[in-house]
Amino acid sequence: MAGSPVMKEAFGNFKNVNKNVTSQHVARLAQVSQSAVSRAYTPGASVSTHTRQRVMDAARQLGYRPNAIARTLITKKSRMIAVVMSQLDNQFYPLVLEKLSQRLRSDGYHVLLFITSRDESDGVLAEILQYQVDAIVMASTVLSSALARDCARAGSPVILFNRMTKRAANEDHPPSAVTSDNEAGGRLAARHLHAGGHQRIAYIAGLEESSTNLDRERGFRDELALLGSRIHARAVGNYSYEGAQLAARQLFSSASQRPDAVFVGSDHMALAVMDVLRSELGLRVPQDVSVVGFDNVPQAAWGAYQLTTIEQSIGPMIEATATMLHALLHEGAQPSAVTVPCRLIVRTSSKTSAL
Amino acid sequence: MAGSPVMKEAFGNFKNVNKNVTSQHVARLAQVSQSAVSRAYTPGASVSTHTRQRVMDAARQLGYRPNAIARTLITKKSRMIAVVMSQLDNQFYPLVLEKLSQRLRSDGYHVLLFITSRDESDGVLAEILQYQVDAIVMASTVLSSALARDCARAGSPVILFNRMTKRAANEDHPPSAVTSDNEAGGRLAARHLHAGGHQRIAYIAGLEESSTNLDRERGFRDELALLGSRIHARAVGNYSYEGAQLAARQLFSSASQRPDAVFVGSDHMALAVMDVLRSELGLRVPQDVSVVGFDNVPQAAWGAYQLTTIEQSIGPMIEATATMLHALLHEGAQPSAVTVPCRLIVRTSSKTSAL
DNA sequence: TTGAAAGCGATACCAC
DNA sequence: GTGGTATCGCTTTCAA
Repeated sequence: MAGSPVMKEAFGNFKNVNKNVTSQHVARLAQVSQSAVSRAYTPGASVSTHTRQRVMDAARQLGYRPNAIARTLITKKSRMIAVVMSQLDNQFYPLVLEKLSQRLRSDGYHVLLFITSRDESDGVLAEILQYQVDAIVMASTVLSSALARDCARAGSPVILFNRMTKRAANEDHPPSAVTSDNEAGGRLAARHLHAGGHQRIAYIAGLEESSTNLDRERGFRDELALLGSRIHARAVGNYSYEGAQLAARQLFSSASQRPDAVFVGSDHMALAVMDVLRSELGLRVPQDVSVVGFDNVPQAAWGAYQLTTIEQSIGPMIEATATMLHALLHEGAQPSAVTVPCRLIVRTSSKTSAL
Repeated sequence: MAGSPVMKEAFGNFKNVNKNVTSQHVARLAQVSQSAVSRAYTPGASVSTHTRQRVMDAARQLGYRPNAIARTLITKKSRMIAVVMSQLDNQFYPLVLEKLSQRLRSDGYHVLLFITSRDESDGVLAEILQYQVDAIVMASTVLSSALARDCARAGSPVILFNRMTKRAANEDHPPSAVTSDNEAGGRLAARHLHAGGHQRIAYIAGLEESSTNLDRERGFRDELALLGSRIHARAVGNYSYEGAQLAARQLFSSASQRPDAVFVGSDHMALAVMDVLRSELGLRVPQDVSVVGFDNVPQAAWGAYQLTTIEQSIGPMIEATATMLHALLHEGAQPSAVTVPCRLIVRTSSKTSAL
């Protein structure tokens, strides 16, 4: 079979059956035009079942696969989505990456991944745009809305995931964004800790300038005020493990005015805080100090801790992203912002309960 | 400036400055040939500094970026590497992904990411090959060496990361692989636990068929035998958190023959085991039971636990991967296997010490 | 339904 | 050093 005259004609002198097989080769072997091969691989195209069959048979024999790059060049749709992330040590993000990549794949998209060391996003954008990605999802990265506009002009609309741009007053067209209702989450944390009868409630901030931190803190602060309480002490952890350790040491250093509760800007930091409280200060959580985190890290992350957290709903966030992508790419929709609710839950090693 | 005659000529009626700017447009504005534009962007090319300057100026004015897709079509080098992973909840892998992506980027490559639910790798390969990636790195996925050969034929050599194919006896050309010396790691664990005076040493396996598990267990078993000891009990965790919880419950259910030490096939599983021991059985680690894990998860993962582990050196593994990639792509090297040493370390919340 | 031919946006080879 | 031209592998008119 491999040495038949037809195969020979299709192949010429090539040795490696799979290498560089083009629609041209398939067309020759199937005795149809190259256009026919293209149509055979195009879902809605006008081909007789007969020719399609011939094409597919020939393709199988030759090990042919359509070249997505060539297709991209002409259709101007790469079916690649750039995903920009940093801080993969925060377990929330690998989880998001996993779900997002699966969702996109089921929609026929592929993920071009960029891990950045925070705020070097500008440099990375240039590289991204060269690859003609259909869209850009930015998680855990800040981006000016001016830059987002540039990307959209270059043909790659931007969706901010779990981030918002700073709203400049004169901002007419903010980029698309999917976020949790971080402010409501902050309020939830405030009510929970206040209801627990705590007197000295501390806050450990994430990145000062990030929208997530601003919103969470605002909700927390405002709700405490409403309840006649206030933030007793405050430190900054910058969303990093090490930063949170430092912040915890700082807040709990003076035994006299030691907080009896702390709202931490992310689960990732909350784990660091609980680690310090337990290992260095001999304090028990939640008996001696109540700790509330934020995000949605998997069980493997909190392990032996009892973790009270404001949970972001990853499922709905991914869903919203996919929907938004579709609207942007196939319906010419304008950028928009979607907000997903949070809820407070208590997790222990053996059970998880929503409150 | 934007309305100058030259700009007009270069642009025609386009409104969006950045959209669809090609080397053609730049050439016209710079009053040079399109070839010149191409050369201006090609590092070693033969261009006078004068023309290069003209080109770059024009490019900046138009917001031009070379189209990587078009370049790929003709050079047959996409500068994209497909990375296939599963199980991102095991913190070892996000860490690998982060380091790998950074290393590749500094070499001018980009990562096309595929998250698979284990062993559906066959389906994903078809998609990968359509994108003409320069190579494929497979981590946490099994792959037959036949498939690896197919990929190589299709122009995308495969590197297995932290995995080996089953060596069939008749296998002439195994695919490239970067692994730790898992067998030596197993031996280290055996010596450590034996030296600790433990009598009833258990083993919790990862995926039964995986090379990592086979090698780790073989080293562990053989070294114990050499020391006049043996595996007292064994269960399978399949490298998953839930699997390891079950395995732990199973091994520690009967109070009479309860193990006093356990070697767990991965840190990820070890965390699950310690969680069960502590929360469900009220046992302390390492006072009541010694636990040894394997891999290299970041501090945020083990938090409050004292984790004794056989550490895989991610840095050298990434380095080996990058080197191998270079050899494969630019020096026509044959597939080869590299093995990196492991070491036993003890990690506590406040310190990390190598033994 | 089908095939021929014109691109998509770059690189490579060729004379000059 | 420079510009013209063929080409990469495909999709897309446009006639037939």
